[in-house]
Amino acid sequence: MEKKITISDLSDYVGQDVTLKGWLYNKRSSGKVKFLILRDGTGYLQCIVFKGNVSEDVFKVADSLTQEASFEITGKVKREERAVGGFELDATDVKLIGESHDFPITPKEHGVEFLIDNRHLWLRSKRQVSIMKIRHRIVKAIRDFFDEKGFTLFDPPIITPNACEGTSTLFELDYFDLGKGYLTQSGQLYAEAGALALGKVYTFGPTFRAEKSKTRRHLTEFWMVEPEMAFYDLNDDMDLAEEFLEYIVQTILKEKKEDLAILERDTSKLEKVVRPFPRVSYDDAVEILKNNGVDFEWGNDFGAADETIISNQFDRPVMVHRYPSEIKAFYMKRDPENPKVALAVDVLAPEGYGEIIGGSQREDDLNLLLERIKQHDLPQSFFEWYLDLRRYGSVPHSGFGLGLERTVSWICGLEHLREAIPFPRMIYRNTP
RNA sequence: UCCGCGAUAGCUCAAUGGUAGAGCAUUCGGCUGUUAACCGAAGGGUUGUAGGUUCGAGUCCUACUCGCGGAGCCA
Repeated sequence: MEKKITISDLSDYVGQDVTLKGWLYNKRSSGKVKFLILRDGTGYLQCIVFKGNVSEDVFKVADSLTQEASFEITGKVKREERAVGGFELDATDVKLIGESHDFPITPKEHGVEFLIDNRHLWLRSKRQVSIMKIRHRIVKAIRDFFDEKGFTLFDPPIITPNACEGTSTLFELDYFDLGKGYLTQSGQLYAEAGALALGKVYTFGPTFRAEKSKTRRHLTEFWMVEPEMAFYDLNDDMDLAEEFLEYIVQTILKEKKEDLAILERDTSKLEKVVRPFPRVSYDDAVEILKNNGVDFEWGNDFGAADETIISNQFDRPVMVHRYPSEIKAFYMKRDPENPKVALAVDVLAPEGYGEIIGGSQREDDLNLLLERIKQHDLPQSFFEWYLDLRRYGSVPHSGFGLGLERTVSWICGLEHLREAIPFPRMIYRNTP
């Protein structure tokens, strides 16, 4: 295979002749000199084509290149302070690879609707490339974190026979002669089986919600990572969650400076994301709301505006724990010291980004769990395997789920979740 | 499901009820250091759909369609 040189490699090739391949990001022309901005996914490079330095034909090719045309360019690499990225290519040859006529996304501003219609092309823009790179690095940080702590990646099924938590609306499908199947809304119940087999596991995959949520904080298909640990109580769970978030944020701050700069992210807010995070009980949170003039009744769940008020009291993520058990899922363990509340925790991100983590200690007592399933009107037959986990060597265990796109959105400072995933799926959009 | 906002050139937007315009993109011309380059010119429209008011509707009224934001639900 021929050696492939990319823009990110150029510091090794100063003074040498190289051939690069990519797409035309932009072009400026001043009579006998043309400035071609090449992008190749690793960076941006200004290429100079002087009329006197190349043949008539090569100059014509350079002249004919249009936005997003793909081409090959050869020339000498030099350091150049005036150019973006600090390098410049003095071209001697240009070859067209693929034409591009009337590229829809011009260098001026566009509306969100138009951009999302052209998502497949929008992804080529500088901003979207940076978001995708940060998303990738966050995913890697997540995996590194758990892998280094002795967790085993444990893949749950995506097609499930029932609603995991019995609350959300799910996508339904016909499953041969077995009746209805559903796309999973959480791998958690399966992760519990994994934790009792392997000790510490995490699931990482797509999740589906058929809720008709029309907000910037919702997608119908999103990625979630869910660790589940045997012999962890709620406090252990919260300790892990804050160490986890600190690791992700600090890793991105350290390794993705350039991309955060392209996104114009105010990193001073992210630098404060270090342990310990404030921990407030639901009762404390209700007090905060009342002190801020909110007419809030104990027992209700917090709305988006309530969450923002609570998180604005702090400069880092806040962990709200011990919610009324009535508003939480059936599998969450009740607090032995106050059975009205569940051993649950939500982590609210700063700057109004809302809930990024939801977790709990799980109910490990067979009889209490059976009772809870009846109370929630869930079909016990579907949960027999799950109840077996309490019949054969039940142990205290806990876990949580982190929404990947909400995390990407928060760290990148995005306005809308749809930019945090390559091809967003929303209630009124399933294309491109 | 409920509440609010919107739809005009390929894109982003203007246009007191009185000849539908600008910037970008495209095409042509000019410029040997440009940084969303600049300068000059050209092409480009059934103003979301249907109806109504009016001498006259992009503009006012009604219905519908589509989209956006928020609530609820949640990560």
